[in-house]
Amino acid sequence: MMRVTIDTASDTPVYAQIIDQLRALVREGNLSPGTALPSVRQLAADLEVNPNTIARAYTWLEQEGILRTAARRGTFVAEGASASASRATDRRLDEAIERVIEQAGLLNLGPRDILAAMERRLAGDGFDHPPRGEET
Amino acid sequence: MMRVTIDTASDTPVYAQIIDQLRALVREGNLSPGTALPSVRQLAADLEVNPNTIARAYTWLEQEGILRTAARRGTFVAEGASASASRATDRRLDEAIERVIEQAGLLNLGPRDILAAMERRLAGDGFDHPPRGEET
Amino acid sequence: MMRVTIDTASDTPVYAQIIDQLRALVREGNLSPGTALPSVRQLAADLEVNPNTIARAYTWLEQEGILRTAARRGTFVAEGASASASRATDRRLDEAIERVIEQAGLLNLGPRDILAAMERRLAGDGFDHPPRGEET
Amino acid sequence: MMRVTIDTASDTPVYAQIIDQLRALVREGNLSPGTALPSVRQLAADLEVNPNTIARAYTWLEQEGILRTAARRGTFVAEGASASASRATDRRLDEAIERVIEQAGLLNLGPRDILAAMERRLAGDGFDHPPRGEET
DNA sequence: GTGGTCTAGACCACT
DNA sequence: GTGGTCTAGACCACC
Repeated sequence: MMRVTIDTASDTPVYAQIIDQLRALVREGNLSPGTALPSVRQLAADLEVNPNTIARAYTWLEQEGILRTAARRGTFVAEGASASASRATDRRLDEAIERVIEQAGLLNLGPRDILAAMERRLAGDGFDHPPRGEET
Repeated sequence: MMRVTIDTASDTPVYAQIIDQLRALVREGNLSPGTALPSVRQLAADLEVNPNTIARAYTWLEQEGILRTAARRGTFVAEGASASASRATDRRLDEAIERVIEQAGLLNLGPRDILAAMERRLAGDGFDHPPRGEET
Repeated sequence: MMRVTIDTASDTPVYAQIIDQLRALVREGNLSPGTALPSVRQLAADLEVNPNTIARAYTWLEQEGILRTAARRGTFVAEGASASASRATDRRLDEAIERVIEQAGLLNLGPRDILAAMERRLAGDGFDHPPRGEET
Repeated sequence: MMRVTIDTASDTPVYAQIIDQLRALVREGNLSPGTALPSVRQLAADLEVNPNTIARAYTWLEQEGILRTAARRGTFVAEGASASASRATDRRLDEAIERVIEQAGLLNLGPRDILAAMERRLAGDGFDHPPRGEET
C-alpha cells in the first residue's frame, strides 16, 4: 500500500501528482532504497488511471535518479534516492514559487504584496491540502 | 503609449499576458477612465499577434468591467475601472498562490516550508521584477 | 434650429438616431409640411457627423413618405408627413418591443416577467432619456 | 439531452443564443451542478457551428461562474451556478429593457406609451414564446 | 478523445 | 477605418 491519491479535479496533471507523491514518500523515508514498487499495471489499476500515466511517472523518477528499473524484474527505489528526492523537491518548489512571482510581475506587484497575500492565505487555514473534489 | 510587451517564451498565454498588463496599467492609474485604447488591429500589429487575440483580451476586460467598447467607435477605459481592476488583480494573485500551495501539498511540505522558500527567493535579489517601464 | 442631439455612446447607430428624432419632430407638428430642412452639409456640420450619415437619414425618411427632395432645391417636409410619421413611429416601437420579447424568450422568461421588470424600471426614474454620455 | 436551438436568421449572434439558452437551462434547474456538458466539438457538430463558437460560449459562462471547466476532462455545471445564472439573467433583461426605453426616448414617447404598447403586444397572443422544448 | 491557444482570413454594419 | 462575428484549420498537452 502506498498512499498515493489522485485529484482529477486539479489542474496539476495526473502524472505530475503521482511523481510528486512518490518523490515525497522517498524523501521522507517511507520508501527506502531497494524497495520494489507496484508494477505499472498494478498501480494503474489501484489508482484507476491509464497505465501510460504510471509509466510516464516511473520513467521520470528514473531520470531523477530516484527509481531504477531492472529489466523484467520490476521497478525499485534507487540507492541514494532520498538525497535525489530532496534535491528534486527543492527544484519543484522553486519552480512553483517562480510561477507566483512571474504572475505577480505581470500584475505588477512587488515582493511585499506577494508575501503579504501568502501569509494572509496561510494564516487562514493553518495547513495545506484544502478539501477538494466536488465532481458528481 | 502603452508599454505592453509579449513574452512568447512564457507559458502564460499571450492573451492572458495582455489582459494582465492592461489591467495593471488601469489599476495603477496609468490608463484613466475615458482613455481610448489602440484599435484591435493597431495593437495587433504593434504586438505582432493576431487581431483575434487582442479582441479576446478586450472582450475579457470588458466583461470584467474594466473596458467599455463603443461599437465602431473604439474601446475605452470604463468608469470605475480602477476598482474593478483591483478586484480582478486580487483574484488573480489568489489563484496563483493557491497553485503554490497545492504544489507544496503534493510535495508534502507545510506552510512554513513555503514561506521560508518564498522569503529566501525574495531576499535573493532584493527586488526582482522592478516596476515595468522604468529602465534606469 | 431643430433640436436634434446625437449620443455617440449609444449603441443605436447615429443615422438611426437622426431618423427617429426628425420623425418625432414631424409627428408632433414641430415641423410642418412644406418646411425646408437644413442642407445635408449644414446639418452634418451642426451635428458634427459625416454628411453621408445625414444623407442616409434623409433618404430613409423620404422612403417613409415623410420628406421629399426637390432636385437642387433642397429637402422638405412632405404633405401628409404627420400621418406617415405616426405610422412609422408605431412600427419602430413595435420592433423595439419585439426585441425585448425575443430577448426574454431566449432567457426563457414569460410576459409577466417582462412587464414586471419594465414597471420596476419605469417606476425608478419616472421619465425617459436617462442621462448619458460620459466620454472624455 | 439539452435542447439548444440556433436561429441563424436572428440577429442575436449564435454564440449569444447558446449562452442565453444554456444559462436558462441552468437557471431553471434543468442542468444541475456537476452535470457534464457536451464536449466543445460534440456540441459544435450537433449545432453545426464552428467549435470556436462553442468554446466562446463556454468560456463566457465560465467567467460568469456558471460553468467550470476541468482541463482535458470536460466542462461541467459549476456549484452555485443557478444563483449566478439568475443574476446574469437579470442583467441581460435589464439591458434589453434599457434598449426599449432608449428607443422610446428617441421616438419621444413617454413611459406610458411604452407600457401600453407592451401590454397590447403581450395581450395580443396570450403568451408568445412558450417555454422552449414542449411541442404540444 | 478532451479543452486551450493561436493564426488567417472572411464578411458585416457603421463612420 | 472601426469593432463584431464566424469559419477553418493548425498545434499543444493530457488522458
